[in-house]
Amino acid sequence: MCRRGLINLEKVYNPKLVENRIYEFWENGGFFKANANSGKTPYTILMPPPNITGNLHMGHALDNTLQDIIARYKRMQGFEVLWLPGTDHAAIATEAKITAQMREEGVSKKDIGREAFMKRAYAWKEKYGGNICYQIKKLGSSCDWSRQRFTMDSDYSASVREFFVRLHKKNLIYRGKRIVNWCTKCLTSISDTEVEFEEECGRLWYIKYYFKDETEFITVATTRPETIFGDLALAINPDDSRCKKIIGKTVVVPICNREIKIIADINVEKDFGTGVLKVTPAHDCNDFEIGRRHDLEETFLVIDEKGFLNEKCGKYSGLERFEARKIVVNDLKSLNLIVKEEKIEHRVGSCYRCNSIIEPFVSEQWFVKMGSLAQSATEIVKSGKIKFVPERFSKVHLSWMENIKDWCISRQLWWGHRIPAWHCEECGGITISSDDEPEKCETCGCKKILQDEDSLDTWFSSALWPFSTLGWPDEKSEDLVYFYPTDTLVTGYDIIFFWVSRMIFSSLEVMKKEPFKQVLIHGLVRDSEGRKMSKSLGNGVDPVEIIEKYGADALRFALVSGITPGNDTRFSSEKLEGSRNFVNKLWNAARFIKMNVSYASPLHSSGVSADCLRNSLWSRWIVDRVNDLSKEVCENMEKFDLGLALHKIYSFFWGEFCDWYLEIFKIEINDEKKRENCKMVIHWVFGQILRLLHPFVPFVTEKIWGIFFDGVLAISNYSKFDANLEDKNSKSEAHGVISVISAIRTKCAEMRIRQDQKINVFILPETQNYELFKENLEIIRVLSRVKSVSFSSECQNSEVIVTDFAKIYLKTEEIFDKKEIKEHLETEGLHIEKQIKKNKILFENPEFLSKAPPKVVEKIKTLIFNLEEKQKKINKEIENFKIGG
RNA sequence: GGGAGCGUAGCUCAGCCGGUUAGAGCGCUUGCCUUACAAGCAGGAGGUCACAGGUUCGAGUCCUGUCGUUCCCACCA
Repeated sequence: MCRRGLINLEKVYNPKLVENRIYEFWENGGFFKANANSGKTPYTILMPPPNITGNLHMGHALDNTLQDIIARYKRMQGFEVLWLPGTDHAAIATEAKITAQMREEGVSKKDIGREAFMKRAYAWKEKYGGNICYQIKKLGSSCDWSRQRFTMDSDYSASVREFFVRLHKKNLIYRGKRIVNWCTKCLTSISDTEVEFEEECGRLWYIKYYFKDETEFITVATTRPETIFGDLALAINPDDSRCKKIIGKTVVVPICNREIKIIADINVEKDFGTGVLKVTPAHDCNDFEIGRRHDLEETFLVIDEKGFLNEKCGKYSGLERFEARKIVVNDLKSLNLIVKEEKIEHRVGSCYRCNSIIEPFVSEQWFVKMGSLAQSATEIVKSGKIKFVPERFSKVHLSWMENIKDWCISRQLWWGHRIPAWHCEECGGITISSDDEPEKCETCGCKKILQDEDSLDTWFSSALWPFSTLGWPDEKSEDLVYFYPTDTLVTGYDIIFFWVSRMIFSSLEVMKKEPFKQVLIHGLVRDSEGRKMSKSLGNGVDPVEIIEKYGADALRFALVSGITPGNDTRFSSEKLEGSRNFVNKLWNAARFIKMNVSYASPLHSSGVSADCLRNSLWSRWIVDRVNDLSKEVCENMEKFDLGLALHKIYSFFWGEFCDWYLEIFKIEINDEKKRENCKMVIHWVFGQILRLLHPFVPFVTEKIWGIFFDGVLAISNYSKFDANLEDKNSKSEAHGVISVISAIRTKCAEMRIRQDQKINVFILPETQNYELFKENLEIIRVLSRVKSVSFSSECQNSEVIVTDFAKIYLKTEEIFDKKEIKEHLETEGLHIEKQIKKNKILFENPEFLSKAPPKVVEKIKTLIFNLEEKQKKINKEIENFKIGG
C-alpha cells in the first residue's frame, strides 16, 4: 500500500484505486483480530450470518455497515472488539434453490440420493458462501475472519446435537403426530413463524348436510369444500339457540355419504357463516383442537403430502387440491346441495420460501416445548438485562413469547443438521445421542439402529450462534469465557421472532446468561419509491455494483445518513451522489491541506499545545468546535443514533471547517507570525475529523490518514472531549465576524452588486468589539469579496446593515437610491419590532415570570435587550435620512 | 380483533430533557470556472409542523380523540 508520498493527489477521489488495497492492508496487519488475552474490556458483536442462498442485498449492506460502525468506534475507544463473521446454511431456503437448479437439469433429489445431494449442497456453500465473504469485505467490514463460522461446521454441528440432547433430557423435546404447516412444494413441515398470511379474496360455499334419514338439512359454510372427505363432525357453539335441538344428531356428509355427529364446541363462532362448522381435524388447525376435545380421529388425512386428494376421496382421488375444489363444487351444485356462494376476504397462509399455499397436515414431527423456555425469555427482557433499541421492539418479543405454541423443529429436508435420534429396528426404541454415530440402541442394546430421516429447522441451529461460535459446549473455552455474553446484536425487525427471541431462550437454557446486552433494531432498505426491494419487482440493488460505481464509503454514507433506529429507509441514486460528493469533498480538503501544509515527516497527531492557539481567534474557535463535536458525537454513538452523529460531523466538516476555517486559513497562512501555529492546528483538527469519520467512511479516512500521520487510523484513538480545550469566548467572537461577513454577502447579493463594482465597506463596531474587528478586517474583506474594509463612524448615501456586533456601511462608486436604502431599513425595523413585541408579551404575563426557569427568563431578557439596541440603531439611521432630506 | 410506526419545505428525512425567528440533503432559483473541490463557491424562494381538543407561563415536541398511511400479531371456518 502506498502510505504517503502522494505528491499529486487526483482532483477527483477514485475509490477503486484505494479500497481493495486498504482492506488488504488492514487484514494483513491483523488489526481486526480479537485477542482473548489482551487484558482490555471486551466488546463483542456477532454478525447475523447471511444465508448462503445467493448474494448480499442492501439489507445486509445496511446491517453490516451499522455493525462495522459500532465495531470500529468501540475498537478506537480501546475495547477489545470481536466482530465474529459467518454464514448460515439456511436449510429450506438453500435446499429450495438447489432443487430448483436440479429441476432445470432434469434430476430430482431421489434420483441422486442423500449423499450426492449433500455433496452438491456443500459445493453450493463453497461457491456462494465464499462470494458473500467477498462482498462483506468489499463493504469494509472490520470483522475477525480468523474466527469465521458456518452453521454446519463439524464442531458447530456437534453443539447442535448437544443442545438437542440436553433439551431432550429435560423433557423439552418430544415427538408426536400433530397438525403442522405443510408445504406441498418443499415437501416439509414448517414452523408457525415461517408461514406468511395474506388477505385474499376467496369464496364461501353454503353446503347442505342432510340429517340421517330425514329430509331436513343443516347448512354449513366452508371455504374448502374439497376437504369434506375428511369431515368427522359438525360443530356448533353451545350457546347457539339451535344447539340443544340438534346436538348429538347424525348428519350425512355430502358426496361421500359418511355419517357424522353434531357436537358442541366453544371454538365455533355463532355469527360466522351459518354458525355451523364442519370439523376436519387432519387439515385444519382449529379443527384439530376441536377433534382432540371430542376424541375424533386425528389422522384422518384426505390430502397427501404433495397436495393431491388421496384414496379416501373415491373418484376424486388423484386430483390436485384446488382442481378438486372446483370439481367438488360443481358436483355439489348439480346435486343441488349448495344453498349459496358468496365472496369472502380471508387470510391464506403460504410458505415463506416458495410462496405456495400451506396445507395444514397431520404428521409425525419433533417439537420443542415452549412453556418454561418462553418464560425465561420473557423475564430476562422485562428485567432489563436485555435492552431493545428502540425500546418498543421489546414488545414484539414479549407478546410473541407470551402467546407462543410449541415449536415444530423437524423438517423433511436433507440440507441441514440431521436429527440426532436413532430408531431401533428391533424394539422400536429411540436413541437420542450427541455422538455422530451411536453404536447401539439405548433400549435393547442391539446395533440395528437407523438415524431419523428428518433434519432440524435452520433456526434451531442459528439460535445457538451466540455461544456455539465461541466454543460451546466447551464451557471453559477461552473465547466463551472472555467474550460471552456478547454486547450488541444488530439486526432487522423482520427477524425478531425467527432469530432474536430464539437466541434468547436457547442461550438462557444452556449458558444461564443473556446472549447479548442490547439489540439494535434497524428497518428495511426500500427503493426510492418506498417499495420493499424484491426479486419479483426487480427493484433490488446489488451493493457490489454500487461499490464499483461509487465506492464503499459512499454506499455506507448513503445507507446511514438520515436513518433513525428501527425506521425504514429509502435508497436512491440522489442520496448516493450526495454521499459520493461528501467523500470527494473530504478528499479535496486533504488535497488542499497537503498542498499547503507539508511536513517533512509524518506527525503524531497527539494534541495541540496552548501555544498554537495563542494568537489566532480562528484556531481557538475551530479547536473548541471540534472538541464540542466530539462530545456530541460520542453521546449520539452511545445511543446508537448513528445517523444523527454522522449528520453532525458532516455539517461541521463541510459547513464550518471547509466553508469558514479553510477559507480563513488561506488568509492567515500569509501571516508569518501565525503560519506555523496555523499549520499545527489545521493538522490536528483534520486529524480529529478523520477519527470521527472513520467508523462511517473507513477507506477514504484511512487513506488520507496515511498521507498525514503515522500509524493506522483503524486502531487509533477516537476523538474525545477534552475540558482543557473549551473556549466559550471563541464562539461568540467568531460568530460576530462571521455574521458581519454573511450580512455583507447577503446585502450585496440582494442589491445585485457585482464583484466588479468594487464596493467599499465601512464598519462601526461596538466599542468592546473594536479589537476583534481590527484583527479581522482583512478576513472580512476577502471573504465578503469587497474592495476595502475600514472603520468609519458614518457614511452618507450608503447602504446600512445593522448586526449585533457592528453597523456596516456599503459604498460603491455609484450612488445608492436613498429611498431604497431607507425602505430596506424600515423593513428590517418592522421585522425586529415584531420580534420584540412577541417576546415582550411573555413579560406581561406574571405567571411566566414566576413559573419559567430563571435561565429562560434571563435568556429572553437579553434577547429583547439586543433587539432593542439594534432597533435603536436602525431608527437612528432612518432619522439620518430624514434630516439629510 | 389486538399492537406498533409514520404524517414537518416540491421530494427524502432530522429535530435530544417542552423555551428566541422550525433545520439538512436533493430539487428549484440568482450570481460566480474566487488556485482543494463545478461532485464546487456565495446568495434566495419555499413550512397553519395532518386535524381537533387538552395539560402548561410556553407545544412540532407531552396527553386524549379524529382522519390518512404503512407494518406486525390473531384459529371467523
